[in-house]
Amino acid sequence: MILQLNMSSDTPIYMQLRNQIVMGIGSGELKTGEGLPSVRQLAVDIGINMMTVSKAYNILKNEGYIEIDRRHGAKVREDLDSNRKPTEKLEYGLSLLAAESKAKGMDKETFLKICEKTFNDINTQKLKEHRAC
Amino acid sequence: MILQLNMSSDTPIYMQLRNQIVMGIGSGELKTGEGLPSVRQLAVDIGINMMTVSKAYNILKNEGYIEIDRRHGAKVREDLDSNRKPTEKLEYGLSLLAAESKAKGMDKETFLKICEKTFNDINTQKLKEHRAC
DNA sequence: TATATGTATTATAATAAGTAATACAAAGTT
DNA sequence: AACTTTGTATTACTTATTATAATACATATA
Repeated sequence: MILQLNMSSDTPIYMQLRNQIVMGIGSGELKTGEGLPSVRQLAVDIGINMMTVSKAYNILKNEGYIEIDRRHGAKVREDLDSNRKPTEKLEYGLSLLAAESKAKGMDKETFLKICEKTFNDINTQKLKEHRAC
Repeated sequence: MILQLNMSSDTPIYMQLRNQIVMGIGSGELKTGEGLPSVRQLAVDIGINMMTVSKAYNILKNEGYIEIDRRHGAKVREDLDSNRKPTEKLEYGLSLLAAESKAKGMDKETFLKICEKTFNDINTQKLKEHRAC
């Protein structure tokens, strides 16, 4: 999986990493059970500090996306796709996006069409320049 | 319109203000053309600094939600609902939420159902405790 | 034993964020 | 003219965040 970081972005590196990995999982590019590079390897590959990678991995672990084994490194959780409950984050994030869209006069059909199109085409590169949270 | 701030939240006050006003517009509680309190009045009412309110108002202005007139204060833009183009923010925010949902095994129907329900029921109080961006 | 994994610790530097106090400029009101 | 109200600009101060670096540690594998 190709990771592209923007060092000039106002999104922190660890968050760019986190986002791109989430997108990779969502798009299917990263399969459940698939291993991620070691923190040292990834840090060297993209020219950043080991602890920055570790920070991204730990966020992903706490969010339930990956599991980390001291012996074998990090991998995408095997049971990841069995967790279908809508998260608070989804509800709250959607509330704000829906309010913004509605405020600007978008009708429901258009909004839902965009939601569907977005869900169908998860694009790993779409978040490069943008802040997630 | 009732504004409720959480001073313990990790969401800055100006962003809580901005979010709640957007929700107010989206829910219809604030109509187009309706005036907002002056920065001083609102600051006194909720016990915060004038510049914090000003910061929120300026974000809303830059995002196209309100217009600010030095003489008459801030009001919701008259032509707000004529702007139907999906914003970049919507596309990028949705991409991430969709990726997160898909990664955790949510199917499209469920995702879209939540999207629709959220769009139908914009709830001003839903974002109190959460970070927007 | 050597190597690989993630983690913990401590330090440092730079930047950004958040809030506040005060003064200013512009326009309306009396 | 004087006063009030509007948003804005400036400055200051404190705190939090971000990223890096250098080590050291614990654990398991080859």
